[in-house]
Amino acid sequence: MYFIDVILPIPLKQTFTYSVNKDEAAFLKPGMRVAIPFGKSKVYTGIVFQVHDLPPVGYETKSIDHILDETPIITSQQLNHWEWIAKYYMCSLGEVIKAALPSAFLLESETIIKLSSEKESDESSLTDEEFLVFEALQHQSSLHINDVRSILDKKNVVSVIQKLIEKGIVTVEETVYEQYTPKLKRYIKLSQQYTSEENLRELLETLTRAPKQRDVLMNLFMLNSQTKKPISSTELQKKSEASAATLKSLIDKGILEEYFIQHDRVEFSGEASSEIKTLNEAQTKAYEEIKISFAEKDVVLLHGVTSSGKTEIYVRLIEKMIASGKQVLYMLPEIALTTQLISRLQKYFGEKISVYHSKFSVNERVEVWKNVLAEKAKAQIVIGARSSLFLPFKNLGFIIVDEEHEPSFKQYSPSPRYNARDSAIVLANLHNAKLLMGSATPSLESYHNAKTGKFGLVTLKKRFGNVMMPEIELVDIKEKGRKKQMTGHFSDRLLEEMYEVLRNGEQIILFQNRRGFSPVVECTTCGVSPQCPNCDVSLTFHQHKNQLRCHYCGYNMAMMQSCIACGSETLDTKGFGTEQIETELKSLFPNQKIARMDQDTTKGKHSYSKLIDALENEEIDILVGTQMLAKGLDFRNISLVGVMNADNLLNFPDFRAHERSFQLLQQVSGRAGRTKKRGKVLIQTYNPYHQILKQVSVNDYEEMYKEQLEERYNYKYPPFYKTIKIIFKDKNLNRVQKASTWFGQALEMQFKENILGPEPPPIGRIKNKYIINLLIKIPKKQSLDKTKRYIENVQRSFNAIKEFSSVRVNLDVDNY
DNA sequence: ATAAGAGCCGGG
DNA sequence: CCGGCTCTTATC
Repeated sequence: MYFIDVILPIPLKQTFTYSVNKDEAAFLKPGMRVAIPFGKSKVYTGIVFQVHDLPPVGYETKSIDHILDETPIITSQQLNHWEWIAKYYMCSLGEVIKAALPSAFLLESETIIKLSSEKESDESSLTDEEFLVFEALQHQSSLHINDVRSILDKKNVVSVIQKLIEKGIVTVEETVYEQYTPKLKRYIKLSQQYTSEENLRELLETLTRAPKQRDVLMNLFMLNSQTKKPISSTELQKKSEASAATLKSLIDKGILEEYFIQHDRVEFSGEASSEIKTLNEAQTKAYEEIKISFAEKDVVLLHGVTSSGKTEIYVRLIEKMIASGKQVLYMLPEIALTTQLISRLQKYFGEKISVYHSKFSVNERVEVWKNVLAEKAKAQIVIGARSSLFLPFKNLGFIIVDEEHEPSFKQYSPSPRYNARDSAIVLANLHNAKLLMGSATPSLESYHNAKTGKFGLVTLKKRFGNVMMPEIELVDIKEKGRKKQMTGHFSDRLLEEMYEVLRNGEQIILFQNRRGFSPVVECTTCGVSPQCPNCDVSLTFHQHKNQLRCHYCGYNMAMMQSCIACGSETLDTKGFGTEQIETELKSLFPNQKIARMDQDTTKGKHSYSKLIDALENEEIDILVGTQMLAKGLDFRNISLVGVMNADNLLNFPDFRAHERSFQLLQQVSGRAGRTKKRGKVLIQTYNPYHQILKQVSVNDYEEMYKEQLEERYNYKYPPFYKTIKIIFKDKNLNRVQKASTWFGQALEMQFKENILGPEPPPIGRIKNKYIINLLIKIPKKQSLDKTKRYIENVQRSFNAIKEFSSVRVNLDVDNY
C-alpha cells in the first residue's frame, strides 16, 4: 500500500493522507496536483506534499480521484519558501497555497443538476418550488446550485433538490472543470492535394465562376511567397477583403485547410528598441558601489532621491544578470499604476519580460506561471506585484524590490498576512540570489538594517540631469483663515502660484488624501450624521451619484433631503475630498481643463492610463488626486504640486503616521519640476511647525530617520521590537471583550507589560462584527519562535472554551 | 473553508 | 408536530 500526504487550500494546519496504487505512487511527485474527494461530497484540488508507504492510524484513507499534472507545477524550493511563510506568518500552508497559485490551478467540484433520463416524469406531484426547477431544466440541460438559488430566490435549496432526487425527477453529479483554456489562433493553408502545380491550375480554372474565392486563393499565394510564417485566418481575410463565409466555403470544399496554434495571451509585440542609456557619473558610482556591496552582502538598499535615475541602474544590473542566464524578479507595489515603467523596461528588454499581477485574468496568470516554470526566455524577467513572489523560479539570480517602503507589499487580509519585501529576502536566500531594494524614502526598518550593517547601503543624492529638488513652502492655513485669505480650501498663496503656473502654460497637481466629496453629512440643527447600519462609521457623501456610502461594507443609500433624527432640512457636508476640490476648482478656474484621479475615476481597466495619457499630452491643466499621484508618475511639465491639507496624514492614529507622512509628502513633491526649471511645492497645513513638515520642506531624510528612530525606541516599536497583532471578531460585543481579555491575561502571564490592549481599533465594528485588538511587543532578545509557540498554546486552550467558539481570531505577524 | 448533522423557534 | 434556521463538528 502507498500513500500520499496532500495539502489542501484551506486554513487547516495539517496534511491529509490518501491511498494510491503502486503506479500512481511511482508517478506522483511532490508539487503535483491531485483531485481528491474531501468531506461528504466535495472534490478539491490538493498538492502532493510527500509520497510514502506508512499507513496512518485511526482512520481509513480514501483513494484519490485522479492526477491533474504530468509533472510538478510547484518546485521543492517553492514549497520550502511557502513553509517558511506559513510558519513565520502563523498560518496554514494551505492558505499560502491559496494565495500563491493562480486560481485556475485550484479547481473545485461543482454540483450539476440534470433531468433524470430514466422515466416519464410526473409533474403533478411537484410543489411550486420543485416545479420551478423542473421547468428551468426544460430550457437548459443542466443547472448549478447557484442557478437554483437564484431561481428560487433563497439560500437553502438543498432540501428541494433532495426531494426532486427522491421523486426521480433529477440527478446530480459533481464535475471538475479544467479552468485554463489555451488560446488558439486559426491559421489557413492550402490543402495537401493541391500543392502540385497541375492540380492547382485545374483548381483555379474551376473557380473562374467564383471570383471572390479565387481572389482569396491568390492572396494566400502572395502571402506565402512573402513570408515563411503561418498565415492566420484574420490576416488572410483582411488582405483579400473576403467575408468569413467565403473562407468557410473554401474550407468546406476541402481546398483550404484550417489548423490551430496555441498562443500566449500575454505577448509583448515589438522589439527591444532602445539602447540602454549610459549612466551619468553619479549613477555609475552608485552602480559600482552596489556591485562592491553585493560582494559581501546579499541585500543592498539603494537610497536614491526621486528622479535620480534608479531605474537605469536596475536596468544595468538586470542586463548583467540575464546575460548569465539567470531569472530576474522585479517587484513593484500596485503594478496597475506603473504602466509607464513597464513600457520603459519593455523598450530595453523586449520580449524577455513577463508581467504578473492580480489584475490579470486567470488564464494569463497560468501562462506566465508555466513560462517561468519552463524557464522560457520570455519569462526571464518578471515584473510583478507582491504575488509574483510565488512564481516557480528555478534559477533566480536577482530580485529588485522597488519602492521598498510601500505599505502595499504587506497583505493585511486575508491570511497569509505576509510582507512581500521580507519574504523576498528569504526567497533570495533560498536561491542564493542577490536582492536590491530601492526607495527615495526608505522605510525605517530597512534603513535601520542598512545602517547597522545587515544590508548594504548605497545612496544617490543627485537628481538626473542635475534637476534641482523642488522648493517646498509651508502655508499656515489657520492663519490664512483668520485673516480671511482662504477661498474655500485654497489659500491666497496657492492660488497665486497656480495662476502664475497656468499663465506659463504649465501643469499643476493637487493632492488631497481623501476620496469622495465630503466624508460626513451632518445636521446643523441636531448634530446627527447618518451612520452605516453594519459598521461603526459615518456614511460618506458621493456627489455624482448623490448617495451615501460606507467604505467598509459597501452599504449605500440615496442622500436624504432632511435629517433622519429631527426632520429639519439643515444638512451640511463636512470635511473635504477630491471631489469637492474638483468642484471648487471648476468655479475658480472655469477656463482650465481639470481632471480627478482617485479610486472612483480609475475603476475601469484603462481609465488610469487614459488619465496618464491626457496628462502627458497636456490635455489636463490641473489634476486633483489621492495617494495614487505619489506613485511612479513621471512628467516633464508639472511645475507646481499643491498639498491641500497635510494634517489628516499626520494625525492618523498609527505609530508610523509620521514616517508615512514624510514618505508620502516627499513622493508627491517629487512630481514637481522634472525639467530644468525648479519645481515648486506648496503644503497647506494647520500646523506649520510640525517636525515632519519641516523635515519634508528641507528634504532631510536623515533627520527624520534619527528622530523617528528615537521615538520607536522609546515607545518600543519596530525596528527595536517586533510586533504581533491578534484580532478578535464577533457579532456579540460582550463576547469579544471577554474573549480578548481572557487571551490578553493568558499572554500577560508570560510577556508582562509587553502586551498592549485589549482595545478596540478606531473602527470598532465592520460588517456587523465587533473588533478588539491585542498587540504583543517582542524585544530583540526574546525568541520570536518561542513567542509564537506560546501564542499557539494559548490559542489552543482558548479554542477549547465553548463560550468563545464563535469568536474569530486572526494573527498578524509584523503588522506594519 | 465548507457542508452535513444537531439543536431550537414559528405556522398548521 | 414539522420545516427552516443557527450552531457544531469533522474533514484523510
